[in-house]
Amino acid sequence: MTKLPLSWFEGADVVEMARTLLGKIIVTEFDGIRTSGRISETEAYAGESDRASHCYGGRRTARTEIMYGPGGFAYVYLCYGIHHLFNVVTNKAEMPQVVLIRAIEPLEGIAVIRERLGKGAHVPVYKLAGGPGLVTKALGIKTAHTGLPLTEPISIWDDAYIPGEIIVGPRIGIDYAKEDKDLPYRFLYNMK
DNA sequence: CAGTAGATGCTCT
DNA sequence: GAGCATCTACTGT
Repeated sequence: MTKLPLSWFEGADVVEMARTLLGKIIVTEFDGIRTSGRISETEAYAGESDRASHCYGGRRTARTEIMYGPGGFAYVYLCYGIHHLFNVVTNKAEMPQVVLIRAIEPLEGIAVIRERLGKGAHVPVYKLAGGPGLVTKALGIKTAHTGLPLTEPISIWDDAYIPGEIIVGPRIGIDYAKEDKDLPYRFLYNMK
């Protein structure tokens, strides 16, 4: 396994980045507690021209500023007042594209993850973190971590894992995005 | 199983 | 003040 260097995240095609991040591993280590999971679902948010993006039309605000920096940083925001959603900033500075991590398959620290999620042993591992709000809860990621480089305490690792069949489809929960709502920017594979 | 209501707080208008 | 890149619990089959 190798930790992806910050330069890796400067790839210019965010849709391809979303596809490529499938199967990679997110590791967090907070207060000496290490948890990790394999990315099983992602979505691409393609910048100022994308009606589903927080920076659509050039909305450059305190919240979205991190997206305008170089790739390799965390963009974490609060959704519905409850859920912390974790995004990977990609591309070079001034190109505000991100990949939302929608699901992981927990690998390390599963006991801790079960405790954080309040889910007992009867829930299979691959069903523990099957949504973007659950990903952050499982890994301990919060909005306070927005702006951190993906080196520590949050990092992303590559290994030899190759997902099976990749399913492509429209993004979830963005009906407000009108003509961009059906773009095939969501990627996932079946876990078993 | 499917469908829906309610929680909850930050961001931008 | 409105609107969310969601999740759970609870209803009814």
